This record gives sequence, structure tokens and C-alpha cells, in this order.
Amino acid sequence: MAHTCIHWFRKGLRLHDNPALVAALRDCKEIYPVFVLDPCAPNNVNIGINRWKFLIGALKDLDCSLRKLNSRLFVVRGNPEEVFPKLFQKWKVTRLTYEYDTEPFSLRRDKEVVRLAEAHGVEIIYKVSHTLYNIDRIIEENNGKAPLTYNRLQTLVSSIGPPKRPIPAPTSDDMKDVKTPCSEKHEENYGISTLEKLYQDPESLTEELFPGGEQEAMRRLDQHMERKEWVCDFEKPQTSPNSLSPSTTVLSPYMTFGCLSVRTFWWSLTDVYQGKKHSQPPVSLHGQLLWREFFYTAGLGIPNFDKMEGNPVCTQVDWDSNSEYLAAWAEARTGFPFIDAIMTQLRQEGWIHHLARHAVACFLTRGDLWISWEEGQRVFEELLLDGDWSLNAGNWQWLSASTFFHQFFRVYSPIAFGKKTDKNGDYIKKYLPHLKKYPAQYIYEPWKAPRSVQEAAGCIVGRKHKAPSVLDMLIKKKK
DNA sequence: GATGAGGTTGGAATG
DNA sequence: ACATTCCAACCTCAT
Repeated sequence: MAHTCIHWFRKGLRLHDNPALVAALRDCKEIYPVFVLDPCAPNNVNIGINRWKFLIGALKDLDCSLRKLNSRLFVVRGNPEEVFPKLFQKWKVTRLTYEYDTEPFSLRRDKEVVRLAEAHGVEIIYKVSHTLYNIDRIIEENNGKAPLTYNRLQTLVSSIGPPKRPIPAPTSDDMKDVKTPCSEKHEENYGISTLEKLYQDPESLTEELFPGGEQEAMRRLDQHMERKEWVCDFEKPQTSPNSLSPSTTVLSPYMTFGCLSVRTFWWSLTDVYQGKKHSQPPVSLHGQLLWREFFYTAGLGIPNFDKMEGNPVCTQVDWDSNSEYLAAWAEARTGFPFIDAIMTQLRQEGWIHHLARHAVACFLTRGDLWISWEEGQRVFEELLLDGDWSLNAGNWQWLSASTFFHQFFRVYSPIAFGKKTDKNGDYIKKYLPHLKKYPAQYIYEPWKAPRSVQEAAGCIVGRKHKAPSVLDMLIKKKK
């Protein structure tokens, strides 16, 4: 019997290495590629304009690729629990396929949708393709617990073996017996949303540096894979957080939305490494992808992973609440030019280098402001194109020395750290142009400049950098 | 349970 | 320019 299928796109906004989509096309007479858009869902209310723009770009690109296969994307407004029962009936659906997603929010949502599908006699197929490994399997191999060290994760995945190879995108040939019934009113009923309809103001957009979509992801991947020597020599700590253009690949947003399959990236790297001396995890590019697995595993295996309370591995800290300091940090007006430049780049462009994230995260939490990492997590979630639930929560815990990392006496200086790779402060001048007038020796510490220079630059003076030894005393260990 | 080694990417002073 | 040492003493894991 030939099926009528919905393939439900959530993450995984691509055609390549999409096993659930391929499963949908097997014994299939009609396929409906669906994206459910719910701007009011609890996981979406905090999403900033750049992220919405990226998503819209990714959906447009997906629709464009589907058209080439004589199909279309159906964007449906509403929440999945209300939308699907209607679609099941309307289209007489017999099968629903989707990519497995391990985030707690997604697991709850999917459980409910599966229940509804079963009630409608709809068969469910889901496949692992957002991560290199089946995350459940990693936890199983570790006796039901998420590994807390990278070493342990490496041991576990090497016992499992290399990740699966990516599978090719469906071709016109795969689609020859499959139809997507589309009406004249497709655009009207199932068209891709606009920023205005998502309650966003396009006026506030700046130049789009990282357009969403699978095509752009592949272009970016190919461009970097051509730099074979650079790929083989890549060591993350050696890349600069404050170069004027990104010193790393910026493929993370494409993996967050699934425009790029992490397995495609992994095996492309393997090809480049082939027969050559190359860097190793944790600092290599393969190593970066394993860090992603590490935090995905933690996000699934550790309860309340995005919170301090109820999170069994998180150090319980008596953080201050100070809305003034928090706002100053989030709005790039702490008075520390290095910090404010990074936060400006984040707000404008939606991406900052990993070490720049370290600098501002340390500053907000244990380094200077002593504000909870959960506050920083919220701001990053809004602004980062690659704001990925597990990675965001995990890295904030790391940087605040709450989980995984505990050497709290290693503090990033908001002055010295940036100077290592940008002595003249060109990065600061790019994002804080009003500071261009400062002589180089004052750019990181404008409060040391003569008052006349400070007035000319129109700058607020930064607070003094607190010594971490004073703050150490505030750490309280639970049990 | 005690002990020691090691932990993706600190800073400052010293060679 | 780059490597080494100290700082002060965190945590987890292996033995």
C-alpha cells in the first residue's frame, strides 16, 4: 500500500543526509513537507530578529530545493498538537516522519504528537541525524549517565566506532512516483512567514553576514574544506576571538538549524585529513564536533540542565541579582571596551568567536559582575544564530565554573585577554566607532586616558576589575 | 577512602 | 617572540 506522508521539518532544514525524509519517500504516493511555525511557543518567545531572519532564509532555501523535486514546503502556523490532528484528517495521512531531537522541550512535544498520530492511525518513523551518534546510545554505554569529562566521551564514542556516513539528498528519480498536491492558493495558505508576521521590525536589521539555508551551508563548507592545510592545522585555542572577520568556520548556525549535517561535516574533514598529519581532539575541527556531542549528551542525561536549581551536577552559587549590571552587560555599556565590542558584534551579527563568548561569560558571572549564568544563557539564546539549547546551557555552566570546569581562579581579564591577539584594539574600533579617537594605549582602558580624550570619545568610564580572590569566598558547595 | 594526576583555550612575571 | 613558572588550591577520575 502506498502511503500519504507528512515529513515534519523542525531542525534538519536540509535535503542531504536526511534519513527520515528518505524513509518518508519509501512506498509513498503523496508527500507533504511541513514546517510548523509557532512564534508564541515557550521556546520561541525569546528569539531575536537575526535568528528569525536566519530561519526564514533556511525555509525559503528548503522550499526552493523542494520545488526542484516537484514538491513544496508547507509552513503551517500554530502549535504542533493542534495542527497535526487537522492535517492528518485533511490530507488522509498514513505516515509521519521526523528527525529525532533530544532536547527536553522537543521530547515532550514529540511524545504528545506521537500519541495523537497513533490515535489517528498514523505510522511514525523517526531517525537520528542531528548528531554524530545516537545520544541515547552514548548514555547507555556509560551506564545510564552522561559523561562529565571529554576524555570519557572520547572513550565511549571510540568504543561505538566512527559516526555513520551521510546519505545523499533525494533525487528527481526518487520522487518520480511521489506527488505533492498543491493548490493555487499555496502561497496564501502555506507560504513562508515574514518578519512582520513574527512581530519583528525589519528596520532594526543590519547587513546579513550569515544567510540561512542549505545552499549557503554547503558553499561555506566547501570553501573551508578547500583550505586543506588550515583544516589539518586547526587548533581552536590558536584562533583569534577578535579578528575583524571570523577566524573559524561559522558553520555552527548551519548545524544548529540542520542546514548542514554534522555527519557530512565530519566525513568531509576525514577526507581532508586522509594521509596527512593533522591536529587532534579536543582542539581539532573533529574535536569541535565532539564537543557538540558532549554537550548534547549532557543536555539529555542531566536533569534541569538549563537551570542551577535541581541540576545535580551544577555547583550551587549565591549569585547576585543586579538588573542594572545585567542590562549594561547585555546592551554593551559596561565601560570595558573589549566586553562592549563583543556584545555589540553579538547583537548586530548574531555570531561571536567562542573565546569571545568565554570573555563575556566569565565577565558576567564569576569574573566581575557575579550574575547568574542563567541570565547570560537567556541573552545568548535570543541573540546567537547558533543558540543551541544544550550547547548554550553547557557552556554557560562551564564558563561560570559551575559544571565540568572548576578552576575558577583562571579568570579572563577584560583588558589583557583581547590584547593578546589585537594589540591596537582594531576590533574594538570596528564595533565601538566612537572610541576610534583613543590612542592605542588607552583603547582597552579608556578610564586611564586624560579627561579631554575621554570627553572627545564620549565614553562612560569602566568599573574596576575585581580580583577573583575576593569572589572565591562566595562559592558555596552544595553537600 | 586516600592519593595523585589531569583538566579544550588565564595572567603576570621571569627567563 | 616564545617557553616556563608561579599563582592558589577547584573538581573528577583512575589507581
